Amino acid sequence: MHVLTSGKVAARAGIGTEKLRFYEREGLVPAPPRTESGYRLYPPETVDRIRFILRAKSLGFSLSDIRELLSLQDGAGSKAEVHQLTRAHLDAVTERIRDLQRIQGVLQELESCCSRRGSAKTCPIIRALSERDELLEGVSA
Amino acid sequence: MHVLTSGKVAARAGIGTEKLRFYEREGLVPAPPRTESGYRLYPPETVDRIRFILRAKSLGFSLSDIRELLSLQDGAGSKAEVHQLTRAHLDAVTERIRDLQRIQGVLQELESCCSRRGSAKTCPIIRALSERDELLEGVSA
DNA sequence: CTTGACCCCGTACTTCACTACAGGGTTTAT
DNA sequence: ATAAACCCTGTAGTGAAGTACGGGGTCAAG
Repeated sequence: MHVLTSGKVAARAGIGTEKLRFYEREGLVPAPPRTESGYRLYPPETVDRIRFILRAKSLGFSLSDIRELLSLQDGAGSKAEVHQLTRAHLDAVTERIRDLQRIQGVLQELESCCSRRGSAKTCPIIRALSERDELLEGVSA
Repeated sequence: MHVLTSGKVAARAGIGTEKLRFYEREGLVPAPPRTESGYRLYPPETVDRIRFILRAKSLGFSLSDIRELLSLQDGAGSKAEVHQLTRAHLDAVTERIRDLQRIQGVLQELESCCSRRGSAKTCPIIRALSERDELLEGVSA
């Protein structure tokens, strides 16, 4: 009784069966044994594994990061490796925040500039986009 | 002499010809007249138009946002519409920053937790991902 | 014994913004 | 005259993370 069909596993983890199959194809969830007729029969821990995946995803780890994280969880690696992966991701997130803040700053400036209703012929936002070359710098967006 | 072939336009705008053709297909750059033999002959303003696109892109506007912005620039709309588009984008950016900061906070916590080298059997990061349900909340990442 | 709920498979489509061909024609420079 | 450098077209592939679909097999209840 302690094996679950794909539908049960998916329901308990809060995903759909297609996604479950997708994670199997991607090597995130190991392929379970099958019945004679080909039905997958999962051990209940599978649900926890999926929850792990979802939690890591909510922290913005990519599926390939997660694949690594999982293989480390499976005992294949050191804590240092996990730490390193987290660190790298943290750095990426931090950088992304900085980029977005720069963008935010420009947009705020443009917006307030536009609110101060001057009698300009052209909208100041359009004008800035037409002229302000410094807007062109950086940002891997 | 004041018409430019696609290669010239692309070079002056700092993009490749494939990208230029792509922008034409996407309706961001108007289809220019052609020579007998089918070569595109662009008016020089096209270069400015592409620069406009690149600047807007560097602020994180999507191509479809930019299509709108351009049609407003082309005189089709009011300043209010530009303002509204900018405002919406600013809100989206701000929200994205908040999400990333939440993620950043959790990652920092996990990281420092891992640095404080305790004698845990499992890495605290892996443990958190295995257990901490609150990590599952929100974030459209 | 049949209906309905469940499961299987593989393939293809989605979004976004390109990028890369393949297979030609044209123009320019030597 | 010929080769290099340029231009044209259309289609297909990239990556990320799925979603959708078509067509079929299976299992439990009534």
